[in-house]
Amino acid sequence: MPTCATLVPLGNQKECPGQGQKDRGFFIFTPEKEPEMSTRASLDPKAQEKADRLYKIRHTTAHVMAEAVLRMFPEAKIAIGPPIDNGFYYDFDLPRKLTEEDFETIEEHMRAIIQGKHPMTKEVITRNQAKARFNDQPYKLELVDAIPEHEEVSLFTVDTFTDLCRGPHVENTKDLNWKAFKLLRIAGAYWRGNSDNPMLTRIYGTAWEDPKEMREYLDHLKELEKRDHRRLGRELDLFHFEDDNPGQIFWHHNGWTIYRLLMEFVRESIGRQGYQEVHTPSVMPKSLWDRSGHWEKYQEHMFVTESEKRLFALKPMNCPGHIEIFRQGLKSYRDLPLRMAEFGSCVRNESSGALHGIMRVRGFVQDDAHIFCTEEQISSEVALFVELLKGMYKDLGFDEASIIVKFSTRPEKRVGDDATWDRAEGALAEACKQAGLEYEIAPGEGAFYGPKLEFTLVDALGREWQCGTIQVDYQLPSKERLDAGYIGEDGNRHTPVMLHRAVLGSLERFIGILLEHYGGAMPVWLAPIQAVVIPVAPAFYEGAQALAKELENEGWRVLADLGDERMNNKIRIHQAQKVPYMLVVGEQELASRTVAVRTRKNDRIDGLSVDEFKAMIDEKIQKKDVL
RNA sequence: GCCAAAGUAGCUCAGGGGUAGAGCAGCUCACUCGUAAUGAGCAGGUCGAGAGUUCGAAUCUCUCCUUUGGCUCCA
Repeated sequence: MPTCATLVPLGNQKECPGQGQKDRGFFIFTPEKEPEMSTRASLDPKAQEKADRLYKIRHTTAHVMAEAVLRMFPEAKIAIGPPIDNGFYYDFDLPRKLTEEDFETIEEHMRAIIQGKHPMTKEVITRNQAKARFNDQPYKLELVDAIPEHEEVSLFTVDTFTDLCRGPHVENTKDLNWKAFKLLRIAGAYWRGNSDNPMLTRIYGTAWEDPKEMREYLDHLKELEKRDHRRLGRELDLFHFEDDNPGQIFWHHNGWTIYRLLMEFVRESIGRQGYQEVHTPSVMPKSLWDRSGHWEKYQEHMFVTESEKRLFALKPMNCPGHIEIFRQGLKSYRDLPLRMAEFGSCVRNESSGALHGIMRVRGFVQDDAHIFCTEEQISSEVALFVELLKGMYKDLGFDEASIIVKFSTRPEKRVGDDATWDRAEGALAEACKQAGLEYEIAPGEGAFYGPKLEFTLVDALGREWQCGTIQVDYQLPSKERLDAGYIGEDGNRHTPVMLHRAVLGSLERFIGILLEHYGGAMPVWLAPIQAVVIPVAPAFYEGAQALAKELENEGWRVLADLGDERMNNKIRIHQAQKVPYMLVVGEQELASRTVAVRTRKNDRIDGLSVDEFKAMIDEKIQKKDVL
């Protein structure tokens, strides 16, 4: 089964002026290739050429679609239309609502345009000429103004449609295949990605060199659905949601087993770095949130409650609680760095449209910790954290190439003065330098109290999810806020810097990522059920049960399947349940204390002694092997 | 929250103004059965919720809820 792919270097994405800044390098599905989860590895020259061709095809197809839409709605206002992963989109301001029933008409127009074999011509003009050309296109006028002074202003024309565009494009629509594109969906998108701006109608499409490729891509998408964590959650009996309680997860035994194992893994890992673990209340008074700044900056995301005329809120973050603990007793510089961890249960009132399976929910648990330290200790603490994160991600199956690191700078909505932000951002940048960490800048994406590093992983469909993070905070511990003080070497009172950090981010989201990464076939150490003992016939049920019991007593998660089904069906069922090992036992095995091992990958090892099997999976678990 | 689509049995889906169907799963019974489905029988749904149109609504209309794909926001 082909999964995803490789990437075009990041430079390519900015070909179309005004394209949303969030668009990144794009993933290319390559039909012939056997694939892993996406990596950011660079392409070989041949693949690069193909990527460039597809880029042009998709870009030009976006223009062709724009012309088709203008044929239907001559009064439409056009915005932007870049190529993206596997396709393209174009944003329009239309006189009426569009539905998917309109696709047929648009596609017909597009096919006609492509078959017209029109050349794609480029002209370079001045800014004023451009403004005159687009005087009835307000979005284009804005884009002209946004083009930096030193860059040329160019137009591309295909057939009757001229667009402000940097290119590149195919030379002629005969380079497009009229059977190898398809409009996929309609979505609203805010002009320039800003929710204060009007919402435009975005049409997404896919385009390829030939129809076979497109077919393979569409089939591939269907395959990917099998890795969807929501589907796996149901099929493997991991968790569920209730319609009247959106964004709140009900963990079933299997799912909770993974959850518990992951928590234990976190405990062991951070324990080695000298963290202490604490637990703070879920309900905290408004007075605290007032002081922390959350009431002012974060209230819309908080569930608020009342008791005897006093307001409280369910905690959306754990930081204030940790400061409360830090404040107990007098702290000395000798106590720093103090690393305080909590499996912090957070509740956030996320907007309904943002919810997504277990990846984005309203109730979740962070593997949170706050490091109270001096300014001088920031870089060594960041370095230590990066080391911890990389090690843990590696154990969980994510190598460095699959982690995207972003440096998020000060947002508009923030607390603290600019001088302090300068220091915080500077300290974090310096720490990255010392840790040898490469990152991309995400301007304005920081937390309201400080800049952050984000460690992002990718799901089955190539969507990015922030998981780990470390954030530098001079604000919350300050005297004006929550007032965490310590006595320094000089005998005076000082304010520590607080580093907010999480490795997995939220257990929920990380499990979602893990499920999609492994397609539900969890590594043996994380599998809810590690082995099922299958007797070949009812006569061996007792022996099978005894073996399962023995393994269970020794700490493995093992079941015996004593149902009415025949052995063949049991194998099928447990394989579908992604159980790593099936132990088939009959007369021969029971007599000789051996097992016939069958793995979920269909490998078979017959005549393995029970002790050999134990040693084998013990080793796999120790080494955190997949199978 | 915004734009688009969807919601029929536990799951996947068919049907469609006269009051609901399949496969799988479930339950019961039978079968001494060696590496991806043993057979037979039974049971399962106020067709997401509410209102309206109609002699009659699961089917048409409206409102709401949830979910999916995007946008915004975020662990």
